[in-house]
Parts: sequence; C-alpha cells; structure tokens
Amino acid sequence: MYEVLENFIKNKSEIKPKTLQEICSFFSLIHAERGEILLNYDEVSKHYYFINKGCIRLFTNSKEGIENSRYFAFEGNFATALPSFIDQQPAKEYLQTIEKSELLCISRTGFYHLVDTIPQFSKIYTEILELGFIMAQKRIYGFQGFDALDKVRWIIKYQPKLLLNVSNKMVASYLGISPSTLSRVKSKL
Amino acid sequence: MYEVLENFIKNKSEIKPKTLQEICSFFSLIHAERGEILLNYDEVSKHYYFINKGCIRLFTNSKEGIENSRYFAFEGNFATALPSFIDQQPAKEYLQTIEKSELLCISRTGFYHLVDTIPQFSKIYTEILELGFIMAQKRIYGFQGFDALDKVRWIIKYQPKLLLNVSNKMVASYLGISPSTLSRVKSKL
DNA sequence: CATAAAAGTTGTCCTATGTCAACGTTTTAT
DNA sequence: ATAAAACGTTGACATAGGACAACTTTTATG
Repeated sequence: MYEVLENFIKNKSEIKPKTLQEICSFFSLIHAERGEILLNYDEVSKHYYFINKGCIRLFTNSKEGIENSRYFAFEGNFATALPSFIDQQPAKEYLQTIEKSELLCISRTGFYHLVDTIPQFSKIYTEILELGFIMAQKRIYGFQGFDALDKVRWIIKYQPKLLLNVSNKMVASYLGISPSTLSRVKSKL
Repeated sequence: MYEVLENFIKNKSEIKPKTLQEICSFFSLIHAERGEILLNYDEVSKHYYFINKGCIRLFTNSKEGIENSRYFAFEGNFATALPSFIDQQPAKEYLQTIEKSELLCISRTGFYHLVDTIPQFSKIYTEILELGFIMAQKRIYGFQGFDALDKVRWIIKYQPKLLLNVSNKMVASYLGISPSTLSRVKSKL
C-alpha cells in the first residue's frame, strides 16, 4: 500500500524506517473511479494526494464552458490545487481522476505537521515546489513563440505520457490549441 | 543599505535583530547601470539578487533572434535564474537590469547556508517558491484561451507596474504578442 | 451484445494577429 | 546640442488556426 510512496521518499533522502512509517501513517488509501471529482470549483483545498496508480487532472471551465486542462499527475507524483491549498482561498479549478485510481490522501494539517517536524519531509516539499516552479516556467517559456506543430513536438519530447494516456481533447486544451488542430498536426508527424 | 531587505524579512516573520543582521551580512551591495547583463546564456547561476532599487529582467533569445521577456522583478523582490540556480546547469536565459539599479547580492553557498541554518530564512525561501509557483501558474492559466485584448486587460489588472515602467516591446514579448498588436490593442482601451 | 454517447477526423470558411514597411517621435550617446 | 539609434504607431497584406458541421470511430452502459 505504501510502497510507491516509500520509494519516492527513500529516493530523495536518507531516512530511518521508523520516520518513514510515521510519515506514511498520515496518509490514507482512497479508491476512485474514472472521472471522480476530488475537488470542486470554489471549494477550499484541504488535501494533498499522492498517486499510487492512475492519473489526476487539474482543469477549469472557461467562460464559454470549455474545459481547460492545466496539469496531469501520474503514478508516483503528488497533486493538489496548490494555490488554494497554500492560502486556503476557494479553488479556481477542479481536481479529477481521469481513470480508475488509487490515491494516498493526506490532510493539510497532517501535511504541514510533517513539514514542520520532519526535516526530510520539509525537504521533499521544497523539492516539489522547486520542480513545480521549474516545470511551470518551462511550460510558459517553452511555449512562447511556438506554433501548434512546435507545441506538439514539445509535448512528445517532454511529456510523452500525455499523448499515450490522455485523450486528444484534454491534451489539446492543455496545449491551448483546438482538438481539430491537434488532429491535423499529428497527421503531419 | 539593508533597510528594504530588513523590512521584507521582518514583514514575513518574527526575527531577532541579531539574526537579521547575520542574514544581511551575507549580502553585498552592487550598483548596476541600465542594461547590464548579470547572467549570460549558458552561464551557471551562482547568485541571488534582492532589488533595492531599479528593475531586473529575465529573458531569452528565440531562434529568430528575438528577445522574449520572461519575468520582471522590481524593488523589494528577489530574482535569479532559478532553474540554473537550483540544479547548477547552464542557464537557458539572461538576467539583465533594465534601468540603473541597486542590488543586494548573495552567493548560492551563502543562500543555502542561511536556508539550512536559519528557520525564518528557510521559510522565506519556501514562500518565494510558493509565490513564484502560483504566479507562474496564474500566468499560464490566465492566458489559456485569451486573445490579445484579454492579455492586456490581465496585465493592467495584475501587473500594472509593467505598463508603466517597461517598454512596450518588452511587455509585448512578455505577453507573447507582437509590439504592433500591443500598440493596436492599447488604442482600443 | 446493442445501442447511445463521446471522441476523433476532415472539409470549408473566416478572423485575429503576425510580418513588413514607412514614418514620426523619443531616447541615448558623443 | 546634435546625430544616431531605438522605439512606437499605423497601414496593407498574408496566414495559422479557430469555429462549425458532417461523418467515422471508439468507448461506455444497460
């Protein structure tokens, strides 16, 4: 049950089995079906999820009612609506499983308790933030001046998992192009 | 000399004057002219800058040789080429002052020393990352499905300083639109 | 397994925005 | 103070990609 998480942590820092166990004890297992909403728009984010298996998507609705995908987290990654989680304002996005998933869930209180009391966990949080920040930047900057073809090449290079596991419609909205355009571009390589 | 920085820190956490003084002792004052390059493309980022006065810009060159502005930091903010600073790979961007500036500079070693030894400073770093992450996300998500007019309205709402202090050319590249389009859009409000 | 619903593909058409160029204005350097 | 360079604005034109629709294929559900 905690294998994936334990490996994740052991991979990042030296840690005693007992500390590891203590960390894990704050996480509880959740089984979610495909398409379950974990967090609604305007709800305050109170949980952090670690994905044992499956995939979580972050998305919003545009004014025209179209879903815009923001982020996809796969097995072995953490995901939540971070802005809301941090400052406890209503989230301006949804969290949803896009396939049958197995999640480890920790409450915000528990999470910050671990951050404050276990240095290794604090370090992990810092790394999550650093990586998230770098990723977000790459996504902005990687896209500056890109046309549709460039964007698709980019996604193939840096997030090939997306094209394999996620519907075209979602990938298209993630890239900020229309499904038709994505379809056309893919047929040109 | 350290006033702006001291206020920045005091604003974030309770701190003893002595600790504050110790933190400050790691920063040295730099005077930079307009347009000075603080970090070159492919150089490894070894310093973090705190802006006492003036403005720093992060940018890259596209394949066509056009400058793409990534980020602007004003008085009272920290700035560096973070991805390179974190993992010590060659930066894929430039750091530059865009006006006569007064900067407080801390070495990477000093910075991480403070992060590791002074909890208040560690907290500040976490906050920098959290804020940076949230900002980057807002910028991505805020722009999804935006046309030129929406983008300009967005910048007016969330970063009005940019339009006041920064050239149209730079703002345009920051928004991912051409200077002509920015000019046209502005004339429509 | 059958039917319905959703997603993907492809065509036609249209619009927002990029490119390029000309011109005027502001800024910078000497 | 003056020349030179960079920037901003505006027009004419070209084009990537969005919208919509018809059709096909895949996926979900009873």
